[in-house]
Amino acid sequence: MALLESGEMYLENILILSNELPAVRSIDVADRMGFSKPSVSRAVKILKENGYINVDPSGALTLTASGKEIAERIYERHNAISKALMLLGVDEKTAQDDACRIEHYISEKTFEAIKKHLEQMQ
Amino acid sequence: MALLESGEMYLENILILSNELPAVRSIDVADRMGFSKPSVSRAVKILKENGYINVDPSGALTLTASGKEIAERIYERHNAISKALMLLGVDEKTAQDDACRIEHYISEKTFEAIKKHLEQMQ
DNA sequence: CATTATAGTTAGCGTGCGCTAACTTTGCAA
DNA sequence: TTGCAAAGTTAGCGCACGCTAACTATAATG
Repeated sequence: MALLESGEMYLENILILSNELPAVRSIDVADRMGFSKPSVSRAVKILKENGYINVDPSGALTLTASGKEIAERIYERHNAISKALMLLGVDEKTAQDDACRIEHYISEKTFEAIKKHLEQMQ
Repeated sequence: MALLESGEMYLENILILSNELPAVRSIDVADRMGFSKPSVSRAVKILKENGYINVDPSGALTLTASGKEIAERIYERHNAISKALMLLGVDEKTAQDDACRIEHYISEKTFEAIKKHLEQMQ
């Protein structure tokens, strides 16, 4: 299963929430992403079926190795893109918003180029 | 009607084709974009209904003022993004491919920042 | 003039992914 | 222990947007 934008977003948000909360439940994801419970319920089911997350009996969501890999990949891209945009003079809010969308569409090569550039800058 | 990525892509490709061909027909769009005739037929109908293009009796597609505005906006973004990526060391093919996707998702502010940066570079 | 190729349309399918309405399940508190 | 709030699920809608199959209309050609 090649994850689409929406799947990547769910994984990324689960990763972020897992750094903020003792346990991440579907409702936490729904609140953070502004989606309805049923939307999250279905996404969770699909992510679980495809081995990206585990759901324990209490409803806590945890990323599997492959889910974590994707979540971190996207999160890393998000940070790199938003930093790069801010270096260009874009305000933080806009940089964050744009990064949220762009993060799903850049190639590995472009990501590496941005990362290299950021390293050179500092 | 806020045009989605697909609508923007159609307009952009009609603009590009209009610089290459004496008249742009649906079939030309289908060939260029790699889509089926029915897909283009429906898109053309929607773009026409929403006032982005005109279709003359012979089937030639022309951009209206608002359609041209969007097409040029996207095309300009495409060029700016691909140039910026190439400046970062990304190869042309990859830069083009990534720009094709990213062009739909950047804000005006980010675009302005990229443009300004490109101007400073040369 | 009849045939065939080309362009375009109509009908309808499939998938992704948001939504609401309405249900079930569960845990806590009166 | 009854009962309510919170969490989650099921059923089903709607839209975007790709597709194929099959049709029509038009233009070119033997």
